[in-house]
Amino acid sequence: MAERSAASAKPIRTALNDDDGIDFALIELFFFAYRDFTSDPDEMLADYGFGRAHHRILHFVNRRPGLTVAELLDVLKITKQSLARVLKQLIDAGHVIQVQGPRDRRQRELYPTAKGRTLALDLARPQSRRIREALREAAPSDREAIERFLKAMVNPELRPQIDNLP
Amino acid sequence: MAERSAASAKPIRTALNDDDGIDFALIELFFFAYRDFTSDPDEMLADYGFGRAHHRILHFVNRRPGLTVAELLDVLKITKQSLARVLKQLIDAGHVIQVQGPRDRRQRELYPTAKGRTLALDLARPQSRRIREALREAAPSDREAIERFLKAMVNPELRPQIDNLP
DNA sequence: AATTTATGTCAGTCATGTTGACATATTTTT
DNA sequence: AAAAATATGTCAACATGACTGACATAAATT
Repeated sequence: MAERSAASAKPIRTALNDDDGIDFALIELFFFAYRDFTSDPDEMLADYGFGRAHHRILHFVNRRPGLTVAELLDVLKITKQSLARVLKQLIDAGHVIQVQGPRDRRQRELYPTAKGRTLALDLARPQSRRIREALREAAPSDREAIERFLKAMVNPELRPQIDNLP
Repeated sequence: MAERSAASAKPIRTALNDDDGIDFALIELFFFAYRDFTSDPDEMLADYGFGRAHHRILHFVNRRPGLTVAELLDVLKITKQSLARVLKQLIDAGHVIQVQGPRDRRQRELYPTAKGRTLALDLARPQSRRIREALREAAPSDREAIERFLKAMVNPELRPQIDNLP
């Protein structure tokens, strides 16, 4: 008999499970947890006409005021054209301002305004609350284990980036 | 003096940090960890002309073979129009096939083909390896704490969905 | 003076999501 | 049997946030 066409290939009726040597439990938990983790700020941002991209910029500008465009690109791992549009909207809306670099005048240092600081805090609050509640019955050692795990999930060469934050 | 225009508002030079009552450490760890967690399959998918959306469908079809379109929509929380395009590509490429529901003939049960099963496993392997390595020095109790934490991060009403998986 | 660097900008494309409207087949209800 | 509800599919238009490639400008470095 000739090879079956793709369309008529037989359906596989058995489910993939952890016996296949893959940690599906944690893969799925990570997916669902992250989805809901981002859902609170996503809803708030919609009221401003902003998206997740604005949130990320606003977050890091607040966490590292004065960082340059190049540094921000490095943290976010996106292209400058991609950053430009979203950053411009944040500047026009008065959440972020650019200041010419004092040493190197080609650089543009990015700072939050009072308005941008407030929004960043508003967006972070529900995420922090979700984390706090998720840790409510956890021991301090549990929190440490979770931090170690999350950090170990990051590519080794990018871990210095994390340590650069306050 | 009149109120400043948005463009000339003063830059805030102090960094947001954990003293502000927000758990920035875990917020950022979660962001970076998830970004890198998805990067391995993202690169592989590019070779097929597929994206993250294809991955999610393929994953759940392999984890719950025979699930219906409606069930898949419920898991993914996207619209049917959004699902349709991506699902069609997976069907045309021979990774997924539809079978008319035996009880209710309006339903379309979704199954992976051998090809789809292989791809799902290939995509899951680097993610599982990353998790395994991140847990290498963790105690079994640490893993339990991490699982509890991730599950607690999911909206309570959606947790049954997780328990539905093998 | 020439080159490199940091940033900005224009133009086009792609992937993935959205809403709204409508079509079809099948099942359930009346 | 007829009507209503349900599961799915499909068409069209649109938004967001990524991408590539090309080019412009100002400032710093060589």
